[in-house]
Amino acid sequence: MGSRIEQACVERGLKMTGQRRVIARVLSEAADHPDVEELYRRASALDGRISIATVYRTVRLLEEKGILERRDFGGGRARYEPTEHGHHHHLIDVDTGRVIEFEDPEHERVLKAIAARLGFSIVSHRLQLFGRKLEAAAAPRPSRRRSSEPRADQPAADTDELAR
Amino acid sequence: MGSRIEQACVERGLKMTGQRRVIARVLSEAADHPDVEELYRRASALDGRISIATVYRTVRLLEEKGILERRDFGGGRARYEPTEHGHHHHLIDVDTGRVIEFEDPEHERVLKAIAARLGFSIVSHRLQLFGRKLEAAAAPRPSRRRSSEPRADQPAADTDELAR
DNA sequence: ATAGGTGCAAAGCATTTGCCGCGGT
DNA sequence: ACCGCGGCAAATGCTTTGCACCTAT
Repeated sequence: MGSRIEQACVERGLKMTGQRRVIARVLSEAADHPDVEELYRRASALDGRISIATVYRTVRLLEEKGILERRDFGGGRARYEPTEHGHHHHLIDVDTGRVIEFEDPEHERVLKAIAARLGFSIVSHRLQLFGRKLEAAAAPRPSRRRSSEPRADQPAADTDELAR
Repeated sequence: MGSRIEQACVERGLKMTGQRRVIARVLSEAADHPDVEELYRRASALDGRISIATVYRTVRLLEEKGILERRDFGGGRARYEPTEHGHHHHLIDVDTGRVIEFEDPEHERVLKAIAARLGFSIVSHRLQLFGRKLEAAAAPRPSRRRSSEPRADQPAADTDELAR
């Protein structure tokens, strides 16, 4: 049977081609937040007959269908993760690029209150913490510059980590 | 005498050329979060002998000097605002692209606690709310696609608004 | 059969940079 | 005079697209 993401595709009536099935599988098995190039690398390893253009197209399609969510952690490349995963946010280790997920219901409440005070209802929101591990000397990493706020270093493509 | 930003430049020993003075002035007078093209437009109106490359270089330099802060509200272009402005965040109206600033000390406390719980200290953070005005029909606006999360529409370059 | 998907290479955008003449200090 | 700056155009890096062929349904 197909991967979790593949099923979501079928449910939405998407035509399931070979490459889509592979990409869907890669996404289903990803526990991190890969960027397009990384997805392409993993998919190619499984099939080889996939072009990066297709990955871009697929990833965009799935995002429009609400199956994927696009993230921007700075570094000028979009990264993706499957939807679901109840609301959570990201803490990016500025020294290693590692991404840690977390959630906090109280926090959500505060946000809703803030928005209400300004006369708005929240459609969505994004919260990213850029932090440094406590009491740990930092070995800085190279940087290329581009995009985003804290001008933090590039996130390493797959050093993500879950901390639900 | 020079604009507020120009003084900050002098304090940091930057060579003050004609174009820098103009850009500094434009920035000092901006109450919104203009992107580079918009800055270029405003600066050109004042002087004409300024190239967009210079705006890019200047804006980057000022950011490195801590005089400016780069923002990414989605839409694939960086936007800038002068530093200072005690810590604040942004609420982007998804229907109009308008940006409203706000701050909330309690919120900051919650964040610090979250980070500590994960064993991190916060280097910086970003919080953006994408919301819709309460009880107001929405007239959606055109979109070009690219970058960032909520895939909200492009922020109009200057419909920002303050709400300290 | 046929609407839609895919590969490839070219196009697009925002942003950066090499080169070289010019202008602050 | 000297070193940094600005203009211009070419180069980048990520992402999208036009076109011709291919394939699920």
